[in-house]
Amino acid sequence: MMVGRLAADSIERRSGVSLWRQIADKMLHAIAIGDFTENAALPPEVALAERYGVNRHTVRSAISALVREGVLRAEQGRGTFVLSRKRLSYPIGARTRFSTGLQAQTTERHIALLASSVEPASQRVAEGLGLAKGADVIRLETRGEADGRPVSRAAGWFEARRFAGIDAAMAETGSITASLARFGIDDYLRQSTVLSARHADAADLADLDLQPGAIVLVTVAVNVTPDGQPIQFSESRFPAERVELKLSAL
Amino acid sequence: MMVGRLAADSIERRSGVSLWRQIADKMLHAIAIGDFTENAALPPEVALAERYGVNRHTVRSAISALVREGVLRAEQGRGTFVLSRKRLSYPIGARTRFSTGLQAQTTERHIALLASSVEPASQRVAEGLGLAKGADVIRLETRGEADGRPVSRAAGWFEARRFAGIDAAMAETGSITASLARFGIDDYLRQSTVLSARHADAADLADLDLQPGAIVLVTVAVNVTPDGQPIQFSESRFPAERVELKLSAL
DNA sequence: TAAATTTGTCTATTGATATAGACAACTATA
DNA sequence: TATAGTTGTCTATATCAATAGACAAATTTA
Repeated sequence: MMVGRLAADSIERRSGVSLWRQIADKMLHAIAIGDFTENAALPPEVALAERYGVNRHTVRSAISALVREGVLRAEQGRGTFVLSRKRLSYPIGARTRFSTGLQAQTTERHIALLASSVEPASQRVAEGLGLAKGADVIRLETRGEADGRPVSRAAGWFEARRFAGIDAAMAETGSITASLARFGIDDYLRQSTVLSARHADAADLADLDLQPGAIVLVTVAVNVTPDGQPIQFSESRFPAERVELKLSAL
Repeated sequence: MMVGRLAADSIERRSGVSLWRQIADKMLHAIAIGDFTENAALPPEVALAERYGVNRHTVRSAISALVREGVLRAEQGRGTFVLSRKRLSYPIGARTRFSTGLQAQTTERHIALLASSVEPASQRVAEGLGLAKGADVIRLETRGEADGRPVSRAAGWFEARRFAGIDAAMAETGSITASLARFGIDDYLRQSTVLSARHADAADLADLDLQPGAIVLVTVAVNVTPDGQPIQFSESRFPAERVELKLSAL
């Protein structure tokens, strides 16, 4: 009994997702798993068209999207080359920290504070933090960058009374961990993580510098002190084409 | 400072993903998070068209896709109604088991064995199982179903010598855990899980009964005996519109 | 230098996607 | 029984997506 799963360079027509977008997805995946070696030339357009069973011009649409995105570089007469590295592997575990998690894979990373506000807690934020619905919470909007590329976009909520001024601390230190330390939190643990995926919306596209049609991984998490007190509720989006999540011991 | 993240019912044009597909995605998400209550009528088509900033006919395309998919039911003169429940929450932790994980949320679930074969181990399978590349492994292709709907599609690889006959055991018991028990494995642990997301390919569409353009969550995992011996390497796909992954203590 | 290979550009045609408007069919309600 | 509100169907038009073919432009190789 044989199931031809790996032969499935298959493409869906009249699906609501254009062929060039599907092919761009497949090429991103092939690059991510090391099928198309970094710095090496891709197969020529006619070969790719053959491989995916589409017209050469359709392949060209996919390639030009990836060129716009900075993944490929096409050179007339020579070929088309892979620029970007494999996907980053973002670890999620008991002590999930942005910077330490990517240390081994990147040379530079930081968190930029995009915006902050005080707002009444929504239902899910209140539940996550163990507060009454409508209680004041501080929201921090952040973007994680590694080697100059955005790898995450997150919103974090903190109880306003307890963490007044965390926005300034965040702006100054560029680190959630360092900011929490100023409030006497030396350690914190990941209590829960719920994971989903969806198409990137307009906000994601702008924040994460994605091409329309991209997919984002979404995590909704609660961080607690070692004695179980909730301190942070967060929703993070990761571009699926650049990041995979590696689950380690919680 | 205010960031209008939740107001983002935004839509991307000329993205390679058609508007009706994007709107269908958003409606699925709204249903999943309980925005459109179960059994209640959706807003009328003209209101939805207004809300998403598109023509009524475009909304109709999205709705008819979800009707084909069994998520909505449209009744002329009355309205359009939500049929399906919220997303299942599939727990992933140290002892990830299909059936027990969904027990609380479903009334019936089982694993169907679709196919099995003996094949030489690929690079990644060999690495995961600690075997030499090319060593014989048994591959089991399975589909997990809950309350009559497919919720996962997995390929599992086992060392052929050690687990000869596991395909028959699987066909008979309908359970990985029970099958492994026949080989003296009373307990096993999840060693590693790597998570990504992509558009469903043709195989996923058929196996999981999805509409083209759907998104799948992909996990690549290794299960080991309590003393750390690898016994199973697996790749699973979950339809993102029906399943979310809940990470618990590993 | 000549030939082969590869990407870039152009024209043309077909089908899918999206918008627009009008009206029919059906349901609930005043 | 009207009337208002809702989904269903039809026509028309414009744009995007995909295929097809031809040839130009640049690079590598014989």
